[in-house]
This record gives sequence, structure tokens and C-alpha cells, in this order.
Amino acid sequence: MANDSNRFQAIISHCKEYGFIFPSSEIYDGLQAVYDYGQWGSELKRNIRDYWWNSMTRMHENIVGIDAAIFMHPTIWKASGHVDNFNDPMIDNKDSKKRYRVDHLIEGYAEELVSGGRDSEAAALVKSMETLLASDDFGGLKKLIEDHKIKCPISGTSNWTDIRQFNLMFSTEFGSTVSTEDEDNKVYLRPETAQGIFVNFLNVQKTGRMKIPFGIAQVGKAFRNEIVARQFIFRMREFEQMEMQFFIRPGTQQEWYAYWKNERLQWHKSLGIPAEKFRFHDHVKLAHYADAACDIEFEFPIGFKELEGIHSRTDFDLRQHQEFSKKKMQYFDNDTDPSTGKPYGNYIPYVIETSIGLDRMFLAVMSYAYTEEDLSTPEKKDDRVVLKFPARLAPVKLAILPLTKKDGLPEIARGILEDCRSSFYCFYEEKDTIGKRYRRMDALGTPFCVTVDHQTREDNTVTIRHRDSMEQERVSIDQLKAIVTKAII
RNA sequence: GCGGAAGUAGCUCAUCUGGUAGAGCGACAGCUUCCCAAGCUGUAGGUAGCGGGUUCGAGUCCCGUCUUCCGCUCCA
Repeated sequence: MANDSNRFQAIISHCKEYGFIFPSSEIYDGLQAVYDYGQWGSELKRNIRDYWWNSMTRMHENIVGIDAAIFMHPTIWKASGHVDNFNDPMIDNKDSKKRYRVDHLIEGYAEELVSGGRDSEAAALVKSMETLLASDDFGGLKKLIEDHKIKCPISGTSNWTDIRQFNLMFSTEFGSTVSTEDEDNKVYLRPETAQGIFVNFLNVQKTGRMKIPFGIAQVGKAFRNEIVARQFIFRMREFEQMEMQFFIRPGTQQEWYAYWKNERLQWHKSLGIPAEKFRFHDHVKLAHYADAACDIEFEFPIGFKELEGIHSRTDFDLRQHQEFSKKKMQYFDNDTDPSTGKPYGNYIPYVIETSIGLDRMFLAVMSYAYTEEDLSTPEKKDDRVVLKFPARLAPVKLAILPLTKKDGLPEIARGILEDCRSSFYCFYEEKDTIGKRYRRMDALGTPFCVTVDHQTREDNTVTIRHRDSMEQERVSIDQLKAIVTKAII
């Protein structure tokens, strides 16, 4: 590979070529920033999802999972802040072709005023901006920019386009009759799965008799409009999140935040991906709901990028829902507070969130696994593409290959298939030379290939070939299931 | 959204200054007692992204449009 960009392109091609990921609606020229998972991609994605789900729920007694609906009451998005906080008005400078968030542009100018000693003028400007933003008065905002002769830092001109709204959330109509005038029918496609957990906090806590600290996990689709949606499945309009909200006693958020930072990094490393592929990035500028936040970044071929977020969300969300729904979102803590000798009593729990993009995790695993190897010898040029997936994530675990399709070999191979297929994903193939079949399995990331040969008929042994080393060993057929099972658990 | 480049069989590409589309690999069927791709035979895939124009005739020239890639921009 000449460079990382080429490597990224090669991975995208490989994903399409071998049935992992296809562009959505491809025969109709595609749909921007939407992708479909193919026969092997959906297996890999499912394996990642299962591994995450099991590590959260099965492996933690105090974490349970839910599956909330994508449609939710519109007020939820008022309460969460998504309706008001994430509809950023944008403006473009016609000369420099640069695009700015209106609030950033005006705030930047206000800072200039402050550094010029014109504090009161700056304060007045920000105040009128906030008033206009609150009322979605785009004409007024543009007039404000023009009146203050705010210039583009690049072009130095005030040649601005009209202000346009950027909508984060997709919306659709509820109800069987079309009534575009009726705002009451408007529902959003959720931009994050977290709110489905918050609004079910009491349901789960009560019915599951959950005691703080406890967590609720969820995997599901979320939808966001993106200004520029590119970079393959890294940034998609429809994507899948794996989130866990951990409810804790107020005042303990620092220790739990640290706990989950470490826990999540360990999870990534448990897949055998080297530690140097990951790094933490602590947020300096925090979102409106957080008192601490960081990302786990992964070194994709396009550089270190956010893979997972860990946020200390305080009691912001539950408190907002309490206010908007008029339902108490509190928990009665019967544990004894050592400082008072009495129970902690009622409080709104604090929350630590871990949120990982399933599609980004897929891309991380694929980026890590994709390997081009030069196998040339002095006599012959040779190379292969191999996906070195962690065995537990590989779409196909075992390929079963009769050396030839004669002499009863396929029958023996089919017997192995019948024996193993209910335990893990097997793939049977008798076409082409054995070498070709091995290479095809390498390209899918299949960790094990067994080959039934003539010796099998005599002593019931087969060769098992290891994907990464390409080495083979001869084992008894009745050992096979145990060997593979051990590697994939 | 802006600038640049590109769009010919599943993939990689050819078709020289316009004259009715080809190769390699792959796929499929069969042969070959072959444990690491490129042994043999045969078969199936393209109205050259799409639309329009110029021309006797366009993949090849012109215009539009869509998509993709690169850079910029944006990113809770």
C-alpha cells in the first residue's frame, strides 16, 4: 500500500467485493451516506453486537438490556435538548466559500470586541443574538451580522448568503392521514438511543428490582442528518449505537467515570487488538449535559477518530424528563450513608454513559484485520489478502473442504459439516483447487479450514489449517469441534 | 456547499487523432487422485452512469445531470 488513503480504498473495495458492505440502493445510483450490510458483513456485525451485548449483560449482574422503539414522544426531544440545541443555523461567505455556524461567527466577533476593550458592546451583541436564535429569526440574525459589518476571517468580506437551518433530526408524520399543517403529528427518528433508556429508567428499576449502581444497555438504530456525510461507514445517516447508561449515586460520578473509561478500554483490548491502536481524547468543551467526557479513539486508516464516547451526564436527562413529564424520576436509596448513619434517601441518579458506534466498531475491526501479504518466493510471485479477524468475530468459523470431490471424500466432509453447523458457522466447499479455496477463506477471514484427504478414510484424521500462519496440523475429526469452540469463546 | 479528478463486463483496465466494444482476473459447468491464487475445455455477463446535441456515423466531440474519489468546510 502506497499510503493510508489507498489502504482505505482497498478496504472499501474488499468490503464490497466479498459481500460485507454494499452502497445502499446502488442500482438507483446509491443513497448518500447509507450502506447495506451483505451476507458476511451482517454476520460480522452481529458477532460484534453479540460480543458487546453479552459482555455488558451476561457478564455484569447489575446491567440489563432493553430494546426501546425508535419512535418516541416528540416532547422527549424537547426535554433532551435535541430540538433546540442542535438546530444550528449556518451561513456561507460567498467569496471565501466558507461556511460558519451563525452563533460561532457572531461569538467570534464579540470576542474581538472584548479584546478591543468594547465589552459592553460585545455583551449587547451576544444578548441580541441569543434573543434572535431563540425565536428562529434568521432575517434578524443576518441583519445583525450586516449591521455589525462582521467579516469572514478568510476573505475579509461581508458578502453573506442567507442563513439556513441545519436539521439534525429526521422527522416523519404519525397517523394514517397526511396533514402537513399539523405539527402535533410530527415524530422524530431518534438521533440517539439513550433517551429510550432514560424514559424507561423507572420501569426497569422497579420491575427488575435494580439497586443503584446499575446499568441499562441497548443496541439500536439512530438517525442523524450530517452536513457532509462521507468516509464510508464512519459517518452514516442511519447507524447503530451500542449504549449503556449506568445509574449512580450523586457524588460518585468521578470514580464511576474512571471505572468505565478503564472497563471499556479493556473490552477493546480483550479482542486482541493492540493497545497502541487506541487512545483517549478528553473533551475540553463539554456538551450541555455533561460534566466530564472523553472519546476512545481508534487509529483508522484515515487517522485517529472517535470510536466510543464515555460521558458523565450528571442528572441532566432524568431531571429534564422529570420536568417535562411531571413524573418523579427519583430513586430511594436504602443504603446507609456512613456520614449520617441514615439511608441516603431519595435522589435523581447521576449517569455515566458509554456509547459506541457499532458501524464504527465494524470499521475498526475491518481496518485492523485487513492485511495484504506478499508470499513471493524466488521462483514465483504470490500474495494474498487476509482478514485477520479475532476468531470470535469472524463471520465463518470453519471451512470444510474435501481435497477432491471423489473417492467418498465429500461424504466424510458433509458428515463433519452436519456435526458442527449447529455449534458455529461452517462453510462447505468442494470446487476448485485446495489452494484457491484456502485463499478465498482468507479473504473472508475464516480462521480455520479443515481438509478431508485420503488419509482421512483410513484413520479418521483431517488437516486443520490456521488462517494467520497458514500452518497445518493433523487432528482427529472428533477433536474438531472442541478446537474451534475453544478459539471462538 | 465550493474547487479538482473520474465514471467501458463482478474486478483491473484497453479501444491510438469519432467508423457499429476487447483482454486479464473472477464467476458458472465439466476435466485434472492437485494440501496453499494464475493446468485444460466450454459457457454466461456490457444499449460505455443517465439525458440531450453535433455528425452519414460517438464510448470517443459539446452541453446538462447523477454518482464516486481527493482537497476545503462541518462534526453534540
